[in-house]
Amino acid sequence: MKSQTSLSDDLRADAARNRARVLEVARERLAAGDAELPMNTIARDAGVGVGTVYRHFPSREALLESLAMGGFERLVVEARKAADDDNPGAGLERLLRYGVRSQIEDVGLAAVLRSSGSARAETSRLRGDLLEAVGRLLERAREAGAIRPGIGADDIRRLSCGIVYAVRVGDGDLDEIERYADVLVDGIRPRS
Amino acid sequence: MKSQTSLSDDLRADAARNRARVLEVARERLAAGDAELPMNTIARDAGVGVGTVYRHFPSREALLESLAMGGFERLVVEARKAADDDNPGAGLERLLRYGVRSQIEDVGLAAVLRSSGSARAETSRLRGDLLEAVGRLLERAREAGAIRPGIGADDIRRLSCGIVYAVRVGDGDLDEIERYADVLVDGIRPRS
DNA sequence: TGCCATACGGATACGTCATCCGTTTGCGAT
DNA sequence: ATCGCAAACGGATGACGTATCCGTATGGCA
Repeated sequence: MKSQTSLSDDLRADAARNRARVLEVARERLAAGDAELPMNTIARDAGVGVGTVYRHFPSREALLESLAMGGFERLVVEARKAADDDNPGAGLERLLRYGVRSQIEDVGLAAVLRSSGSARAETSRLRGDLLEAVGRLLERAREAGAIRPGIGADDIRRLSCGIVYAVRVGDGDLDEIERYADVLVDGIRPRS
Repeated sequence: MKSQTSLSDDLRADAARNRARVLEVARERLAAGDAELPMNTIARDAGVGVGTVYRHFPSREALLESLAMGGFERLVVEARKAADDDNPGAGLERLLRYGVRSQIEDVGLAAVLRSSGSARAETSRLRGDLLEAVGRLLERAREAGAIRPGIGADDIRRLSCGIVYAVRVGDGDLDEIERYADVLVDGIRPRS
């Protein structure tokens, strides 16, 4: 079974090599905290021309999406697990914590989750899958009285992004994420 | 009593006029939804040279701060009122709702609140005032059992920014703000 | 081995930020 | 009134990033 995300099929050998190099460099730079990620410097560091970068990734958005695919797929898996959990309330809490933590660790994933559009078809599909699973989860959680009414799957997405944002708006103490996730988790419970 | 923010004292007549024009144009553009706010187009629309814009406002940050001063001062007033409220829990909730609503209505204020640094001394002072008042409010709210322990004034600032962000991450339904504010308000209550 | 579709690379056009400096102008002094 | 100069002006300019375009190079199949 081939990876769903490789896309290196049908590519000429040099093309596949360059694509991989660009992705690798971008991943390093992102991990090193360079949120700007200028395309021309990526090209330089990868030892290719700018044109080559743009051919593989028509925009920075597309590049970030490609970097985030793995994390996005894992998130969808988690969402489905949560949706099938015997205890939907617990599943939702677990998913929320997993989601915000992933976004803190992976800036690219955070960028993809917060944008409603997408440069790659694959991303749209995953977004749909995610919202579907979360929707199912929410429905069960509502029935179980674990969550207040009026909160939809997209609210969960947006609020998660907001919490991640709140963590980043600060002097970089990314450990706050658990505390802030607490606030979100408790905030969506039914009002007492 | 002179306005604290005019700053047009000591300015030559033409300088004061240009400064006002720039501010006016920037405010219009911001209200019209242009979040980019390119300095050179502001200069063009205000009928001045770019240099003039930069002399008055060394960076876009500084310009946004100047625009936000009024809203920021009103926010501090609200915070102090809340800190003196007989019911600190109610005061906190009122302040939170006021704060997020203000940020939704005023992009400049949101920008200033989310940044920890500041281009103008006035802004630093206001930020200090705000955090002081919120700190006082939180202390009283904690004593009254209206808020969980471990949440500080800066957490409130960051979480508010996060909620505002969550509202903006979407297709522009800014009305969501009340629903999302509910989540924040309930999320910082003591755990039951 | 030769062909050519595919991919490469970097020159190029464009837009924005921010600065610098020669020119203009407001305004207090005379 | 007018003079002189500090203050302010304006826009040319350089640095930087995005995105495109096209002549050149090359991988891989016949």
